[in-house]
Amino acid sequence: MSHSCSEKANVLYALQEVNKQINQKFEHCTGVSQSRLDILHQLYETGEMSQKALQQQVNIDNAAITRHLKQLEERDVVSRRKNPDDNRVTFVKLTKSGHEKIGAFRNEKARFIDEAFKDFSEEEQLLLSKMLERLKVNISAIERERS
Amino acid sequence: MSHSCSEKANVLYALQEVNKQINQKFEHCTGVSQSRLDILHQLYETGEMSQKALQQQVNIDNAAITRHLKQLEERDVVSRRKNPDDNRVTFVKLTKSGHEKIGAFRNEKARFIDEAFKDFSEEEQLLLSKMLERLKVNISAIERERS
DNA sequence: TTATATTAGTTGATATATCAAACATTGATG
DNA sequence: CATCAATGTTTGATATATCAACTAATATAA
Repeated sequence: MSHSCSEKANVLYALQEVNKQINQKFEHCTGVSQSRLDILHQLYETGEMSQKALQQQVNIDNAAITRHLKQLEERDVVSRRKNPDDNRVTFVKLTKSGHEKIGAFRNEKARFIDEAFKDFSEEEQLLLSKMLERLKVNISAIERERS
Repeated sequence: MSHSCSEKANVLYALQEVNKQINQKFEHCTGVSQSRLDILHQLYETGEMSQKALQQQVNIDNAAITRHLKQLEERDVVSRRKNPDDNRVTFVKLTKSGHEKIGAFRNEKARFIDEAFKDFSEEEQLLLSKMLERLKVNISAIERERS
């Protein structure tokens, strides 16, 4: 955004910009929002799981999960049932037809990702990954100090 | 999120996670949303400018800008006036009191950023910056292909 | 075993981002 | 000059994230 800021600020800004770009463009290509795709992706990987576990993995609000799943259930993409051993928890999984549909999105996302990183070597990917991890750790620390 | 995906996918996921973390934590600390802060930051840097220019810099929707500014005007943080030479465009700037308030946020953000990058050398910052730029370019190319 | 606390999920209120449609103003063209 | 296109802003409809309050079920503890 600004050109008169510190180098660091610009890096952070670039990070946010790339992220926004990813969300916008991928969503535009597939018609599915990132968070919804994350939900579906997680269910695809894990199979049946509790809403709670799903929410923690995907890291969005409880309420948001409930509403996503409600819609996805209406469209027969996921199915839900109570855990017979603990009626507080509800298990979620992809339906058969949901599973098929998601496969297509996953392929599309894989292509998207390949394109995004097409000129990155293995080492570079690793490097980026490690830097992001460090950022994450540093930022977590900030929150702890102030909370 | 998932552990069975490609390395690249995980990097992308990490990027999104860091970004979300930044937004959540910074917003939590200051009580101001990122996009609103971006708007204010831009006005702080640039002084008076048209809504259009502001919108392009900050990269959020026209409608969103209008609504943000409406609120900020009500709270006497910004002031608006028509461009006398072209009544389609409205100029925006920080009010005096707005300018003072924003200064505090900017300091807070600067501290936040310093913490986030505290163990990054100059070279590392540059490296990260360049990688993000490459990602950005690659992703832009994807959209062009499909649109 | 009854009262209390915890946990999982839902719902309502609110905030904000997006798109599309509308509007006003200006510019360009016949 | 009259029309039509382009530009900047606004508004309405919709989507989705968040928080807080609530319900239901379970676990804990007096």
